[in-house]
Amino acid sequence: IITKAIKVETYLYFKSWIKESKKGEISNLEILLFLSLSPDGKELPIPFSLSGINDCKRERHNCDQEKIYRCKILRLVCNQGEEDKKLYQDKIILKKDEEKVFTLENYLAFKKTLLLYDWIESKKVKNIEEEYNLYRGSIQHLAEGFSWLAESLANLAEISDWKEEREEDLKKIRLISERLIKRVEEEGLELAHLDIEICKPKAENNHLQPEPILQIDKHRPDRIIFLGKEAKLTPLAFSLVYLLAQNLGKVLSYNNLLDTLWEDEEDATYVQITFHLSKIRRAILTTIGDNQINKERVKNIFKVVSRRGVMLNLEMEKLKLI
DNA sequence: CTCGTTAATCCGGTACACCG
DNA sequence: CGGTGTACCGGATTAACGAG
Repeated sequence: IITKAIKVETYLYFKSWIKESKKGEISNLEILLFLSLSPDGKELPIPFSLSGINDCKRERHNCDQEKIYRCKILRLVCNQGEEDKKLYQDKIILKKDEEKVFTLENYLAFKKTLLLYDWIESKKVKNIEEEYNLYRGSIQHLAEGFSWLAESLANLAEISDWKEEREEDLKKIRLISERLIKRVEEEGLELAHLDIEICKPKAENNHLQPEPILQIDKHRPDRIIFLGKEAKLTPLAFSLVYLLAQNLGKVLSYNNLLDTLWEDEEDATYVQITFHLSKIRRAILTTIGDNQINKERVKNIFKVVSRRGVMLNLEMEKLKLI
């Protein structure tokens, strides 16, 4: 199963931090480091530019790198005057006898922290990729994963008593989650530029009579109306659309969907969801015309967010739920 | 590796013919 | 008429492949 809830260990790790951290004193760097060091954070992969971690030289190299990264984080910490914090005291500022111990785990966690920090500080993607020796596109994956982690943390904090007492801090975490994923969308926008230009005049024409893009009638579970045209759907596919529409703009995890749509099936998998999603998109495309522009458009509306789930990406006014 | 698509297969409902 | 066998159809699921 691809999209999962956070691990129990991560949950406990989050919980204790939520209790321990001090109000109004959390920083972006701290959150990123904290997430990188969580059990789930450690598992989110960064592809190496070179394989062969086992070989001796490489380890040497990593060890040096670890020191470099550690120092870099330390510098940032000192700049922000946060060197007293427990997290840094435990992980970054070492006591003498520990100094020689190198762990790949820490090395990777530091690397992730720094590169994601650069990422949300809006450094150029290309520069980051070069600096950290990464394949093209691998940061996006990592950022999506961490966005999900940050959101999980925020949700946990919310159901503890942060909502009333530490709203600012909560917002801060949510913002990080958003910024981690926003970058991805900004890049996507450039690609979609062509679409927008073509659609623009149309949108203006329709402005007087705002017509919903997607119309769902719960009394007619056999079809949906997309841009005024009927698309036939099977009952299950309809339920999927309906569920997504009820959670407009929210990412629903595959597990979540499986639990509600296939509640009594134990061995349902995410493949079933993607399959039905595919059927939905196909049904819509055959009614509105199957071409590249529509394809992109439909794909963007029934949007799959990598490793997190599916969402209906549509403005409120453009959806009509009857 | 993740996602999307296609083709093959499975499964449940049902229409219809046939028989006691 | 009521029960039963079967052929068939729509929909769901699986497997396998392909793209990125």
